[in-house]
Amino acid sequence: MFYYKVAVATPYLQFLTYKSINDIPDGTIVKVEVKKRTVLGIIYSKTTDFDPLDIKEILDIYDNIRLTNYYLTFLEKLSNYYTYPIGTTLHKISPIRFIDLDIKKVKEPNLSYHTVSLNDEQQSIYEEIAKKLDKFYTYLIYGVTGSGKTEIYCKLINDVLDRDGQVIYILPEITLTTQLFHRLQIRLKKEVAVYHSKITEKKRQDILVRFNSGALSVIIGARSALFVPGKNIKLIIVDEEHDPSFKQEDTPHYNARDMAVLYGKILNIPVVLGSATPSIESYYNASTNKYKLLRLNQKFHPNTETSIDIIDMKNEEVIDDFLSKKLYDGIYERLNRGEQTLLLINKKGYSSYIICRYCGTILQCNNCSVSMTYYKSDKVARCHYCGTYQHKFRCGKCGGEDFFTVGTGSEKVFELMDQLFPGEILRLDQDVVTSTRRVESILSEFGEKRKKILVGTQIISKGLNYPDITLIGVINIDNLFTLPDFRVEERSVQMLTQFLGRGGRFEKPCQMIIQTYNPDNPVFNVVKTGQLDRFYNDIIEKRKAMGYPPFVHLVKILIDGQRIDKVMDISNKISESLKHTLSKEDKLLGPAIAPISKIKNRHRMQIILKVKTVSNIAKYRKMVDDIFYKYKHGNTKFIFDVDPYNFM
DNA sequence: AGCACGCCGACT
DNA sequence: GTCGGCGTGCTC
Ligand SMILES: [Zn+2]
Ligand SMILES: [Zn+2]
Repeated sequence: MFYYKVAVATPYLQFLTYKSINDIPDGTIVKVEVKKRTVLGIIYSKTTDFDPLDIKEILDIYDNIRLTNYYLTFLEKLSNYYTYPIGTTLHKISPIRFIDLDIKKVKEPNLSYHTVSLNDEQQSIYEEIAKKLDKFYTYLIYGVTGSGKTEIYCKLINDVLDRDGQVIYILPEITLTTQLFHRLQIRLKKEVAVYHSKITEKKRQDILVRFNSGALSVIIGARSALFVPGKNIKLIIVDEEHDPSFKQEDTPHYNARDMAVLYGKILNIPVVLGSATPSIESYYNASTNKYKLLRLNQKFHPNTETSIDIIDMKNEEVIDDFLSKKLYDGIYERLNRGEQTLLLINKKGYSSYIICRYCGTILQCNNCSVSMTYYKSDKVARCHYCGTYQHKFRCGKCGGEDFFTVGTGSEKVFELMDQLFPGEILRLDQDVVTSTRRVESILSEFGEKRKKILVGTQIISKGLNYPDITLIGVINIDNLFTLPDFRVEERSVQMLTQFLGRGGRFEKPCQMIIQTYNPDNPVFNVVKTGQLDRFYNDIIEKRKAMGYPPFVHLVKILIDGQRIDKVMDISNKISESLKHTLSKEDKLLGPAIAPISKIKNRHRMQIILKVKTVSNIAKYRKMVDDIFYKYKHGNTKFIFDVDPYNFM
């Protein structure tokens, strides 16, 4: 009889011990029983260290997939870093939880590809990375939009393919993967597969098996693609590495960009990060030579320059309260020339506030401490946090039933634009994005110039690549600056610079118009002058002085529950005991009521830790677990988020 | 997570 | 007297 240390795909569980008469290799996927349920698990190793009682048999062995030791180490280190048990990690993120016994082969496509030629700058970056393809190093390619990062990636991928290596290439959003697929497949020697959470079950199974056997060599996808177990992975690419979408907001709260670097280290292979607007963390790592900084300064079409106008909406002639005459004229002009316009607004729905005409009270969600958003087409008020909606509005304070709305969302912008320029408008935001096919059809309608104006939220600031966009308009993003987040300036600059990059990609000159009520906000000047390096260095100095990342690790502990007194009580208990054991170099902030104090009738408090030494994080986690267990009440819960991105 | 155990209200 | 509600505990 053999005994095995097994990771099971069940939340909260550490490794368990199972037995079998078979000699099973490490990395095998097995079926085991946990509390009368059968679940999948991974054989980590044989073991002799166990309690001989109550050890169950391994029920089944799956031999169509074998995980490498690198992969096992990766999952284990990820779990340790984010302080979640291996069972939680498996259950939440490893695709082995989907594995099916009987898998049919999908037919392989016929491929033809053409080589790309690189300019001198691209060539030297390519050579720098290509000469050390067989060891771990993190590269940061910092290249303006349209400087041709993708061509460098393609040449590197082809080099890896020549040596029978595999490549994982991740992007922050599913929408971007389809667009990239078409660009990549024509340049690569082998088949490219798209992997993310929305692909069909059949495709998923096929990719899992073929990438694992080595029959498939290139995967592009969103976060989750990083966890497709390979056979001989030799290169990881993280494009748009600055993007906060790489952070998974759900347990175990990992950041796929950081995990890509960890995985590369374990595999001893190069990791290539790319961005036109690197994250402060990566930029800093490059400045200390932890990463190798590689700059691309030349645009592929060097004659294009985008002019930027900041419009002060307080003193400007307007067509409507959110549309200046200048922006209107700009759109009109473009339309006459048959050119295209992008319009960015960072709110969904029609308007963000519904206000009582009698007493001025803002309509709030009954379950959450947020205001309801008005959707005109459906004539409802909706809460973005719990999804509930109200058809009939009644003021909670005076009982009044007469309301007016304030604030501008994408639906309202669409409505006005459609009146001004009938039949020329498309809208793209989270409410419209119900499926990847829907997004594709909107984008192709725009790409084929059947409509010339695209109104949307943040999604339209990423990745769009169309030659006839000559006007980039920002309707309003002012509310971004008020977020309680130490990254606001960084994120605003990144977002605006990325949005700016949607235009001037080919020969035609482009103009950006930014409407704002805060024209003096330094962020606009940074975008206008394009002096990112100076801005980055200023931010780094500030972070250093204030003790924020990349100089410390933040940990967010959010406690929530239905009874506010219990939530406060437990928060205080946790905070007190942490304070007692906190190492001298570390700090605790809070506990404080979270900026959104209630969601789905659960009151929320948070504690922020600033931690210097990574190994201390696990100690603090253990302490939180202990205290919470001791004082927990009813449905009160907590989340422990290492390197948080969301402070709401 | 999800299943078992256990202790209170309402129903044959 | 027992059926089932879901609050708490535990998983090799
Ligand atoms: Zn709500
Ligand atoms: Zn009222």
